Amino acid sequence: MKSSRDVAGDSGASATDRMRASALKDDVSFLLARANALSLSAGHAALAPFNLRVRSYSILALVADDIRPSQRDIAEHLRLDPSQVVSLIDDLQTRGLVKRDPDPTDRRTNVVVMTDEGRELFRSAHDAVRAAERDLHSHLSPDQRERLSELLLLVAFPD
Amino acid sequence: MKSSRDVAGDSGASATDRMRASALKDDVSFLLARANALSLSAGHAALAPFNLRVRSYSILALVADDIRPSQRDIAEHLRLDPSQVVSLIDDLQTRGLVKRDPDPTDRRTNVVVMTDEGRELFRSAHDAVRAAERDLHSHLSPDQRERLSELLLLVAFPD
DNA sequence: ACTAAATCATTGACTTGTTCAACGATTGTG
DNA sequence: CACAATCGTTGAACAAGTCAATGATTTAGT
Repeated sequence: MKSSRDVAGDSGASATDRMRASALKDDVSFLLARANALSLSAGHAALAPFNLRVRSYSILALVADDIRPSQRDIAEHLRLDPSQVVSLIDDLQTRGLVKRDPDPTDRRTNVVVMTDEGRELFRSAHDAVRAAERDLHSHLSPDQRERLSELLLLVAFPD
Repeated sequence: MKSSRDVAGDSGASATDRMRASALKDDVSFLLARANALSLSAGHAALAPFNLRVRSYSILALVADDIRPSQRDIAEHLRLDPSQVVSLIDDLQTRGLVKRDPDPTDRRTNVVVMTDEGRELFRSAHDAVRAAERDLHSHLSPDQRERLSELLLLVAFPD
């Protein structure tokens, strides 16, 4: 069992091979979940020095584009519940990384804006995340990676 | 609220378009997370009539292959904490869908085995999940879908 | 042969993430 | 103008994930 274990990390022992060959192999949902889990782990590790979680980082990334997203926009794009967005933005705002501005065209709405401090932190965090991602996908060719992005875009935004 | 969500799902308003063009567009992590979230939602909806969640279903899928996975095997393959596996298998076992057999080669180890009842439920659930997934990816060509699986396999199982 | 380290399943506390309901203020629609 | 829809918010409940520790068993090293 132990040898099965060690080998599992290296070359794939019989148990892992058997499971890799399992019905789940063709299961996009399973593969997505697993790939996502790996990505999340790497992301969280990369963001830890900035005291950020992936969710907060994603919001920063959206806000950094200066498209002045409403909270609602953010919720939809990131597929977060509006109440999650409130909580996450509260945190970021408390840290001085973003601020809420009233939307001049609709008094129900806030737009979320990056602060200078937020922009600076995001730049560093962005570099770290990108490096982690490059590392995670180092075994993919540039063509494979590009192809993957294209296909994932289709899946992530069905329309 | 619902109509707004529906619209976002259908045509993509200007805000969604702007965000679609955002820096996150090329962010594999973001795309993975979003695709995974959609997949999870569809999966959970499909499994609701069976009173299953995706995690439990994944375990059933592994066990259904008759490869007699240990709990440890399951934990690694599905990237679950061993304590999660305990809890999930407890639930499935309580429902009579799986059982734990002692592994004859190692007294520390249980192997997880499908019951007849479990096999029957899995078959139905599997059909439902597949149908949901087909629906979710209906806009992908067969070639795209196959390509996606191949690439995800590379990402999900780096080695 | 013996001992210490490693492994498995387990328990349980804690943290993080998600969902849902309800609310007041504001906007859109008929 | 009245009502339905929308936005952000609060907060409770649920789901999922993490971590530490334990006892039993196996493995590795001497």
